[in-house]
Amino acid sequence: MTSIRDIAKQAGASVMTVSRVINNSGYVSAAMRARVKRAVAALAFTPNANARRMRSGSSQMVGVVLPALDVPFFGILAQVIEQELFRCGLQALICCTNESADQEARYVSMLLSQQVDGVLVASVQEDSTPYQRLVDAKITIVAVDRALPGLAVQSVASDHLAGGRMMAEHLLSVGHRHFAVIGAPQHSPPVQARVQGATQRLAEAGLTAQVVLGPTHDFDACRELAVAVLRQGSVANRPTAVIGTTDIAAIGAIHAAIGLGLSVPDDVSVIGFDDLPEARYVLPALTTVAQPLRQIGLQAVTQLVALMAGQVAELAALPLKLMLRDTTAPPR
Amino acid sequence: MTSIRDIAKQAGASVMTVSRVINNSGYVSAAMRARVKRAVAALAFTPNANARRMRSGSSQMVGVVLPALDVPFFGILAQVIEQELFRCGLQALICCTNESADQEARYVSMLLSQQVDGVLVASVQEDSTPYQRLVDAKITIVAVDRALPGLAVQSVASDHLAGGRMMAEHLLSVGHRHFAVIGAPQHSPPVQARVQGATQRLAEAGLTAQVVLGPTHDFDACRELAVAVLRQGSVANRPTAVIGTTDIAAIGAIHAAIGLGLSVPDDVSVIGFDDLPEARYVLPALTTVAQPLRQIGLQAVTQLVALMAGQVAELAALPLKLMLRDTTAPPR
DNA sequence: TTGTACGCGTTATCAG
DNA sequence: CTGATAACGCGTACAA
Repeated sequence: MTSIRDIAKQAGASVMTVSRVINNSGYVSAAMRARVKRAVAALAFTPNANARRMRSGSSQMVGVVLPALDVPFFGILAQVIEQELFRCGLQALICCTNESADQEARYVSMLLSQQVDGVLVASVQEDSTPYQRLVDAKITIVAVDRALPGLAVQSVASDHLAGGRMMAEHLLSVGHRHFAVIGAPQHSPPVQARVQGATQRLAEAGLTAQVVLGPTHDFDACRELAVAVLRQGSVANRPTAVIGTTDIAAIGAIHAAIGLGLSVPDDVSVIGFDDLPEARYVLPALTTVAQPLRQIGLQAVTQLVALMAGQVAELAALPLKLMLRDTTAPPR
Repeated sequence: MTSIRDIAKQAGASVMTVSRVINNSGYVSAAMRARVKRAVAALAFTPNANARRMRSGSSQMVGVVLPALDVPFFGILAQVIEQELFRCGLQALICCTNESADQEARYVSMLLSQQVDGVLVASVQEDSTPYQRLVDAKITIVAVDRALPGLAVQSVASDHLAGGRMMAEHLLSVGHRHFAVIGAPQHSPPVQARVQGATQRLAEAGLTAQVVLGPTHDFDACRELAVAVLRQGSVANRPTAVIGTTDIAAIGAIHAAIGLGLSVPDDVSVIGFDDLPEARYVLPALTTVAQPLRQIGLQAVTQLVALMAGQVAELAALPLKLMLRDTTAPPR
């Protein structure tokens, strides 16, 4: 590795002068500056970030803890966050917990080792005690997509409860009276909040819904859940409207209905939540409640950066929006 | 920050002893070991990774350069790679280039600064000169999903040419004679290879295809491309089979056909490539050629780790597989 | 088995 | 304007 000392030797200057040139700090004569720059180019010198961190105490690194990258929702979030951090000169350390508490704890240790300056967390765990360690180490934390229960930490997230209400509201306004709520993962607080919002709104209309939540959030699992719900009983008590807790769950429900020979939306209406690109891949295209995912990522970074600078950012509201497409219609 | 010296003081030992306990190296009496461990726990000590790197020269960090995380293909790849690296005790630095040559160059500089021990690259650029700098710095590189043209670097990727041939082969075997190839992004070498494979196979059957590639790889753009192709001319010269260069392109083609009042697969057969989860979201479900994406990620890490240890891994072949679903049928 | 001293690459401070 | 020196936290020769 070519170091700042090699440059100093090559340019006939002291290491301090070289450092000044590299960091554009202090006074250096034009001639000297040019000589140093030439040496830097000649030896293809790149400053050693480790040594810098060692000296400065600040790592310019931010941990980004997510349940996964292979599901579209978190992939999009990760992309936005990574890009925005990089734009701010910060290095993202992306960590996929796989929804395992064990991995989550190991990642926290790793982030501590790495001396990260801040952490962005979208955890799906009930238990946020692992993150207490970060708080103890005085590391700035911002929660994304959901709060960290029990920790006094800023969070940037949609109003999932309101989202649940919106889903119910729309189906109610179309005329439905028989509901099922289907989704996963059942331990996810945002999912729970949406379920609560939906059932709350239905209760206000004097109605109840059959709620079926599964442990794993993938297409097949959600489809199975929906099949079980739609196949049961007589036509009279079969739900005419299915509220998916996410778009993937809703897409599973559409497949379940069509697989059972039912028509969507004529026999069964379906609504989702998120408005991922996937919502438009299904046919009929999924009616869903959109949350501003990219804006959430951006705001989370903005807030984190502000907090790291000892300030607090004022953030705009995060609006939800009904995306009317082809899977909801009045019941027959 | 609590350092190794604080532990030494607390435990009444020397820093050396503490270091030995932490790294399980050398001889330490059981009693002393216990005392040190207690101190480590009491002070919530975490070794400083920066200082470690500084001493050892090895950073245990690996750069992972991808075009994006918000498209399912790369999200899955990133997830697998990150998990496997973490399992190997390596820290992934995930970099999204957004397909911008400029960002790619900046990321390379950053990786050099960070003193990464290795780099995994899935670039969509034609030009791999930025990576020359990594080679010059003797950093181990493994290319994923496609080779880095002009650089003598190991690569782990499917045989995209063979994949293109498989797509054509299947449609040919079903009886089609009028083909279109639709997809994006046109500058992507894997996409180009699939197109070449498909046209090659068709040429062997004495046929040609209309090839339409666009610059941006998203659902809407691909759908537009397909609409243009399917709407044109008379029924007689409208293609009866569409080869999508990716699943997303194929899904766009399905929507285009149905939007034009055509039936899939009766009027138009469609085949894709990748076998992403999304292939099953469309209705009818997409027939596609699956590539073993997770295995590719695993092998790439395996090869990188081997290379970093001065060895070369023998890797299993990466089989492609036709996933017969509901979008291909004989022409009317 | 345990302790001391040095160096890794940078940069802040202070002296020249 | 430029240079010498110390310090960041850890690992490792070497000494005890």
